[in-house]
Amino acid sequence: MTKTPTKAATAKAATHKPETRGEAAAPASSRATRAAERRAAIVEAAMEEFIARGFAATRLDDIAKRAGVAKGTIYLHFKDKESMFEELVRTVIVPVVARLNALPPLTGSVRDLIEAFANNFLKEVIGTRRGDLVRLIVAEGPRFPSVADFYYREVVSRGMAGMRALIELAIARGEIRERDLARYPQILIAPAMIAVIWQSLFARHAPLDAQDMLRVHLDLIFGERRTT
Amino acid sequence: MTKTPTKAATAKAATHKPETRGEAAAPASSRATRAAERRAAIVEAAMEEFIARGFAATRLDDIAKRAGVAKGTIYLHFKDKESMFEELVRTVIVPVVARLNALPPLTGSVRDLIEAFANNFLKEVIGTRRGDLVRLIVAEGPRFPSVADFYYREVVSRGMAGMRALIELAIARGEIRERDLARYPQILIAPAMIAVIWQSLFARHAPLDAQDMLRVHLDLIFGERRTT
Amino acid sequence: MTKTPTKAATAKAATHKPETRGEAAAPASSRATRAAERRAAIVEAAMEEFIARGFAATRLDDIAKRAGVAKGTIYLHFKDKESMFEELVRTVIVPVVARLNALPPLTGSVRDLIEAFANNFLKEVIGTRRGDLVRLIVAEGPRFPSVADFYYREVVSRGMAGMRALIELAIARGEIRERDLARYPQILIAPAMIAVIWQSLFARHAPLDAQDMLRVHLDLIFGERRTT
Amino acid sequence: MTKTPTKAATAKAATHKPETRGEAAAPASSRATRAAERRAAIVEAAMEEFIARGFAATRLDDIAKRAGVAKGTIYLHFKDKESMFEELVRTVIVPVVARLNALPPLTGSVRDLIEAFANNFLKEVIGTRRGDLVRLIVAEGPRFPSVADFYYREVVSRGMAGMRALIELAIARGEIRERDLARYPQILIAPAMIAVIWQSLFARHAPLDAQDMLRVHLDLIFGERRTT
DNA sequence: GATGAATGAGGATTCATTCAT
DNA sequence: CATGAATGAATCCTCATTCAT
Repeated sequence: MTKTPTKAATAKAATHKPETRGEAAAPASSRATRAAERRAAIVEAAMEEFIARGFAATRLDDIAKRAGVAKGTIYLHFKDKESMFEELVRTVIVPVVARLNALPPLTGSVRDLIEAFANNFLKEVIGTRRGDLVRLIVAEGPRFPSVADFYYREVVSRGMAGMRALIELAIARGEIRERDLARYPQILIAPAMIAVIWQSLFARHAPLDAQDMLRVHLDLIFGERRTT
Repeated sequence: MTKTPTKAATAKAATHKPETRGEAAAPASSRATRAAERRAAIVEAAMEEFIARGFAATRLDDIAKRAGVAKGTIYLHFKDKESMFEELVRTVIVPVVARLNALPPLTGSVRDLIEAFANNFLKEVIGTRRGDLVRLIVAEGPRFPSVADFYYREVVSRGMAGMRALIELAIARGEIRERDLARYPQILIAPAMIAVIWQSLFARHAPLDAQDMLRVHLDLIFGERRTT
Repeated sequence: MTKTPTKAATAKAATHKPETRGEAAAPASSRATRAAERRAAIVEAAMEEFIARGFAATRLDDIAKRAGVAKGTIYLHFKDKESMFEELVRTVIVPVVARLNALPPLTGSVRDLIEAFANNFLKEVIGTRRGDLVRLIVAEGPRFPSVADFYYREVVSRGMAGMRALIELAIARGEIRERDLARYPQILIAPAMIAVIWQSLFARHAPLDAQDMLRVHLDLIFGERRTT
Repeated sequence: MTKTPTKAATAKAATHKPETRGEAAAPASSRATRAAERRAAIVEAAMEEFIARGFAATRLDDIAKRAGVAKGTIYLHFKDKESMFEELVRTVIVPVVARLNALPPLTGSVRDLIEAFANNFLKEVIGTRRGDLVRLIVAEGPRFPSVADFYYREVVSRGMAGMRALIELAIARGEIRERDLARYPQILIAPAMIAVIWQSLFARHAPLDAQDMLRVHLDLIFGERRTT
């Protein structure tokens, strides 16, 4: 009982805060840094909870507990539950976008590039927390147009544009025969998306070898690879 | 829809009981019939609401209002909100299953059959309430394992088995070259699923010509069709 | 579904009802009789439920089920739940009152008479449904002044008056020495009441030999009996 | 009672924390203290309501209103209505138990001691809120076995044991002749219990001079007192 | 008279949000 | 800045009562 034993006493003299060690030693962990850490912890915790329960069924209490902060603290970082959700998606999506933009060099064949991309997707998205986020967006999209908008604008449309460019290049180079494919990059991506959804819904009924499936799909598009 | 449409009309003439189908086409509406109608109205209304808001955010009150019944009436048909959701999915899915089982004749080529199937899917699922239901299942699946189970068992596994059989037949007949495709019927279905999701999330940003996309996809799998 | 298979068909021809055996044989069971039976069944069922759960927690649904009638039927006999409770107590109490009035002959000693009375109370009240009713009245009395009033008027005051008369007689005859006892017949009755309450609350923790206790109490009041 | 009585007063002067008892008698009111006060207010209010209406008919809303807190606050102190009731009885009973344990010295005669006890009971229980609690336990006991258990264990069995010891002592000293009384301390207590119940049910029909009744009862057991 | 489906007011409980400390 | 006690609107569910059959 009787928490808050400080406050009054530290009010003025409290230039130093907990972690403070000596004078200059570890000036790090400034107030701003600690705030950022807290925010990160909240985002992380919120992700977990929203993915596990969906937006409406998630309790701020649980997020706070998981993040190790008090409920009120959340409101220092986010206006309310709704905008927390929206900002959350943004925050988590941004790095993904960054990576998309950082197109790899593109030296060998288009297929090699796409295969590399697929492998990366396999490791980083399918069956991971990030994959669950995709499912979450599918789930909550209709109730959060701004989220769907953002996701479309930042991820989908860019990804599609990139894919389309690659497909066109592959067609030009003769790697892909089906010329109409360029109009529907979705076809190229579809199995990957299905894999994402499959893993969160049906994995336990029927495990899916996503890597092999994606390989087959690429074979279908690029023609079977002559095994080296 | 169709609330108490009779009553006044049957008041006197209805000396005969239930199934009465005499005279015109009007009466019918025995107590049992009315109950069934009510249940149907509730199911219908619940569908709309759950699709629009998700499970947790849907208010029983709104379902009742939309169905034109009192709140309490819902509890005459369903134990609680949760089992209503579960039964609802079952109820709506069953007819779909029935249709899946009613395999079409299969006379011409496999491609023709699949194309017919795709066209049907296009009309009946993509962009319709039924399509939204699929998205709903994707959204709520993790929180309703029984729903995901049911859906997997009744729809996914059966659909996959059927597709696999068709693919194998097509391979045997030489319609499809990629032999590994039989291991992943998901690849065949993926674009259709993507179309379903696309329509509810991104249609307004970028309309998708699902029919054309599916055609391209089939061309990819079966080889381009020599336009008659 | 569709119960009520009779009604219309029996409407006129139904002079005979279930129990009806032969023509004149048992003309009884007229409509009025059946109604009375139903009412009795409801009263009986209500007693059980009210005793087990108290007034507020008892569901009319359960009473109806236990009585084997439809919920609506209850309203043909009672205005509402509240007055059902009140009438119920009256109905059940009346026979008790009748018996109280039917004072036994009074031949031998007053002690013999009271002992006989105690034994009767032991058999008919303590540890029985009737005893539970007493507890029920204690429980609901404050919320049902009319019930408490009725009980006081019909049972308590009469019982007290009767006891007082007996005590005075016993004092006059020299059976009881403590003259002031006539002012507090409650003292004479108290252990019996305690036994009633004890049986429904603590019997399972510590069984009480009510008969022996009452004997000891009478010994206390009348002096120990010279064992014959 | 006593809602936030401080606050304004302590605002500035309260550089020192909690238990502050300086200056006048006012401040104190730390957060923990305030919580305790609130809990006490809820317990107090709940007592009143439960006694007045019984468990099932009592509305949490009314308790909150009477306690001067919001509905939700109750749930910060109690898990639900049921455990509130159970804890409530415990909370209120405990001090009583404490007093029972604090046996008085026992100098003079046993009768004097019991008389003192009776007078205390008269003042503290009969016709008071505490007496009503006894009636409440009788009323709700069957539906709250844990409450009946607790009450039996903490109050009844202890009280009975104490009474039995006194009775045996009185018998040994020759103050009481009826040796069997030791087997049924209930007889000694019965009139007091009856008085408790009488006051809440019939007081307004026929007021009872409980003190006088208890005196007569003790005369019956110990023999008439030779008025000094 | 009987029935039981339908009603909707009422009440327990939850949880996002606020704010004094 | 951080905290978490307090709030009360919102929501699920129950159940006494009605009434068409």
